[in-house]
Amino acid sequence: MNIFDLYIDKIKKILLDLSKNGKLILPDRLDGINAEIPPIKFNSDISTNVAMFLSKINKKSATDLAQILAEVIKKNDKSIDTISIAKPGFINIKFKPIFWTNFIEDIIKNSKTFGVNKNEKKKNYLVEFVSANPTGPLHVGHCRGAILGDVIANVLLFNKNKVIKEYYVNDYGTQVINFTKSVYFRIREIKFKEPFPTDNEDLYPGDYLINFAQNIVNTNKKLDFKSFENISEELTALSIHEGLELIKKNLNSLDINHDNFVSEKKLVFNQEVDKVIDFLKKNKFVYKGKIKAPAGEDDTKWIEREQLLFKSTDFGDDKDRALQKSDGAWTYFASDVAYHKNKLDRKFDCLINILGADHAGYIKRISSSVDALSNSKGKLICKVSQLVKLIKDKKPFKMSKRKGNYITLDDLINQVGKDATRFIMLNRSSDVELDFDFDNVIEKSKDNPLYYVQYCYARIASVFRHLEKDLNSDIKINKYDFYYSEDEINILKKLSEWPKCIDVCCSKLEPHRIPTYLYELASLFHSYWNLGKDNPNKRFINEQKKITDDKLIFLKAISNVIKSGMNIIGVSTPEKM
RNA sequence: GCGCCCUUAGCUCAGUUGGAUAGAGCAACGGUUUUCUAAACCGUGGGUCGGAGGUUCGAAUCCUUCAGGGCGCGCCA
Repeated sequence: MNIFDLYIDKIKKILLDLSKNGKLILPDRLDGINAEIPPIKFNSDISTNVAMFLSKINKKSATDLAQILAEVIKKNDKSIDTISIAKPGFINIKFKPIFWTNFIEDIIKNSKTFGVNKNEKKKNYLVEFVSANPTGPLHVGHCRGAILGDVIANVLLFNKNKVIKEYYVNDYGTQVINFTKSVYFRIREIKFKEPFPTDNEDLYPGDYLINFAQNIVNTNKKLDFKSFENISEELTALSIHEGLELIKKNLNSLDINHDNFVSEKKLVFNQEVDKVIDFLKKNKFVYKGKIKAPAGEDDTKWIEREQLLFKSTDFGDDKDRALQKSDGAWTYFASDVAYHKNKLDRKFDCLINILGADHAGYIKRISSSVDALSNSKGKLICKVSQLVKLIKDKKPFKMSKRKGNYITLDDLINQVGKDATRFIMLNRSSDVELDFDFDNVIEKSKDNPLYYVQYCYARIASVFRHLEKDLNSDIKINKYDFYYSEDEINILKKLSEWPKCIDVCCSKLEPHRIPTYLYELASLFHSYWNLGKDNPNKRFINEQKKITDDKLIFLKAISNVIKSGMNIIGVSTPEKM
């Protein structure tokens, strides 16, 4: 039950009636009418801007109009206690306590679906995220985008959409050749005691390649490792397999599991790239031309040449983009266009790509191609996750791949744990750079919002434990004839905002609103809990070691929402801390 | 030079398709524990929402412009 939608609908119905009787003029669209919880000082439960929204077209002052509308609204609704007008024209509604009793009954009886928007049309989504090169372990930089993508998918799933989580494997191109060569040199190191070359900057120096090499040597006894050329194809496949398995293991430690892995190499070998280029050619989105040296670089070394270009400038990009390299191989962009054609062919309603900040410049290009392939339907949404600034010993920690001093995802999980990593990475809008203070996150202190929320759940679990009741099973109550106090209604009001939180998360693809919401809910709960210190009536367990049904239900409702939210963001809710 | 993101309290940030006197946490100061978990709570101080214009009943939110910070601008992926 979404009480805001409920009241907006009620109000709209009233407006339509009034307009039929000629008492009110309505604009074409009523989208601007909203309902929300007013600031606490107004001492009411729900407020609407409807009078301000309609005042101009009706040539009446907003307060006068509010007065008229307020009377009609109240007359139609038995659950309203008082209704008042506030400048500059808000209508504030205060419910009778029975409204909140009905509310809690509804959310307890429908606990599995509380928060789900039942009026909205459900869609079929593809979320592509991580897609890191399978040439080594994931590091902290990948982590934020990985969690963002996972949770966007989760929240869409929670809201009853269909979602596929997908990983695009870049197993084609020069990087892959360099990677395979690096593995080969590590194999020679093992088999022929030759030192790994240190003077070649194209090679991957990481120690993890020693493991890859050892695994390949151990499981492929029949391979002849003397010559690279003879086994390069096989070795590439084996190396990529090693890389991808390591990444899957990394993701698994974050509780991230993709539904589908798509190989770039396969797209190329199945001629999907050729086909998509033909399609673009037919539709005149491709031509042979020259591109200029990139800005800000020494252009004396730049050799202009005639090459196949995609007209991304038609769609607002700064320049047209190369599809084919001088050796005839496809560029990364070309196969990515084919990949996106492949996505479009699978008939999703919406494609979502999660990208790191360093790839933001790529968005225009790839969305241009999707527009070209789908007649500009704007099906692709790209979300960028901004940089994570690592802080160690109160100083920014600079990672450098070449120096080998980068923090892997494994290090992170081992030190910080999955829950803290997920919660902290999600706690901020993805548009904003994130400070990730190692020492702070490790510390199990009150500074850490994760524990603050978990603690709320643990306190509720503790009450249930004392009463020898099971927090995880449903509670059946015969009569909901409770009367909640203002403190309790305050928390119920917060619970009533949960469906709104989910709606906004889904429509704006901004999952950081969930940790923010849970923190606010936990805060209200902790305040309420502490009231019990001075006032025994505010304690959940009474002197006879019993709990009243209203309090039991109250706790259950809060714990349901906390658990539901924590499930979406993939963070555990321990019952004891 | 161009593109994207950011600029809100000393610090880190929330702020719902434009709404009411702009909110949290940290830091500072003072208080709360014989009672359901003090990983908690209560109180005090702290603001030109980067600057300037504009749009309107109303702007932190939308538009224009300027300044500052970050990321990117390839026949790498």
